[in-house]
Amino acid sequence: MVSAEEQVTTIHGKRELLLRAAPLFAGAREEFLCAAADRDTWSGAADAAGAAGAAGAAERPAGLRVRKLYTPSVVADDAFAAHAFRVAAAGGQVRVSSSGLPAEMIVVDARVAVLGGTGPGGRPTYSVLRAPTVVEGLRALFRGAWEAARDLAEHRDRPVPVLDTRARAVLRTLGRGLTDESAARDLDMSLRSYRRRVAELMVLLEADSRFQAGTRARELGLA
Amino acid sequence: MVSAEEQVTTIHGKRELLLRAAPLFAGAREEFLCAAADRDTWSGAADAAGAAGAAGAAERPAGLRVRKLYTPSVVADDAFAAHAFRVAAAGGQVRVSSSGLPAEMIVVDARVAVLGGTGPGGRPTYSVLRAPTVVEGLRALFRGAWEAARDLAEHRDRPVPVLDTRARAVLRTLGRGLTDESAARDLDMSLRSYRRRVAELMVLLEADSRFQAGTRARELGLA
DNA sequence: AACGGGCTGGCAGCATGCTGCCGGTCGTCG
DNA sequence: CGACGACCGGCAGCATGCTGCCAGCCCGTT
Repeated sequence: MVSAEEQVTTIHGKRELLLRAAPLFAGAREEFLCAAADRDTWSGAADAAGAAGAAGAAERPAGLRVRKLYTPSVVADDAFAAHAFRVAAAGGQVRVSSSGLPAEMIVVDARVAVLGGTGPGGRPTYSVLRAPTVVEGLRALFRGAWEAARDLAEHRDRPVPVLDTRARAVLRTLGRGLTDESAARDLDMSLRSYRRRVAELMVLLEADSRFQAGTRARELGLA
Repeated sequence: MVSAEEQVTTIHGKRELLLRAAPLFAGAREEFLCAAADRDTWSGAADAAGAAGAAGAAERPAGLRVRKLYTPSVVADDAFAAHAFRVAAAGGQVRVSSSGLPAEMIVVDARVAVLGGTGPGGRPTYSVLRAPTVVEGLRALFRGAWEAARDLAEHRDRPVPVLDTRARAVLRTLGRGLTDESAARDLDMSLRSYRRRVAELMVLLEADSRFQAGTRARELGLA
């Protein structure tokens, strides 16, 4: 019934992170998870250490599953996108999530986790966590975010379309399950125009059927 | 450049959690976040401490935002559902997430976080985390899961339908944007039967149009 | 005024989706 | 065996969705 005390290592600055945590990353055997929402916190080399870089490819265990999750703003950065595509080319999976990622998170082999963020003074700060409970919890959260995210290639090829007010209105009526006739009346436009709008919408969503348009709309958070 | 060491408190068993962590929960001022995927780990009273229980209503600060996130299996439990609805009635927000939650997680006022899980020997184990970086990261992940989750009331009124193998196959063809004719050929069934399946699916999804069926399917994680 | 571009809405015709009805098959049970 | 129920598939007819064509309107330019 007596609680145990355990150390958490807090690290300030990227240089120190590399010194202290690189061995952790290099030792990845089965799984290397990484999520990042903040370009400035991004641990660069540490991140690369887990993936197969141009140099480290030979050392990368065959069965290692690499999964990286970034926010749209992060992948919008050119240098970053290059890194992401390198990871993907090396067999890692890269996805883009539109919601709720920590500034920086790394989980290695379900044993060690690193959470990073901007500390006081704008200095990158990282915490190394080893408690199984914590690591498992972070893995579960990662899994949830991962499943809701889109593949990087898809994100690049099909950026989320920008919809004007009317398109959104049409989307809403579609989502309400109205017939075209009711919907057109509801939006006070002719049936022909309404259907024109729907057709335009489906082009934007790259959907071949209304069902698919529905899933896409929801998928892109436009519902 | 020298790393700081900080304590993480690891707690075994629910009794001890209550002793050590109850003050943290009771001190919630602005925000009380809770996510749980595991009924057995659930900290019961500790959870309740943050919400306005029948007893604690008076002590609850007015501006406190309470958000609870559970998995479907957790809310399926009657006793648990009762708790959840009590929280909701007291002004807390309760949502149900179908994917990726930690066994137990609590974040109070963006200052303290508790991550719980089943430790060795099946014993509930909790870690209390205070590093700002860690707490912020957990909040961000919580936010992501929260946004993708459904409101408890909606979840109760419209439980996620169970789909057999064939229904899933139909769903897939719909998601691919095929015409009914191609889809039926693809699934090696007659047009009539395919449409029958689609109609059944739409009843299950409570959708009035195929578009709506698409959004629902995606919303429920069935796409 | 004359012109062109962008947007709208009617119409027509076709494609697709929806469903009631019926007959057929199969397996089960009495 | 016969009756029953569950499932399937064809057919027909209607409802809905899709789109090309054209005419009209507004607006800004020439």
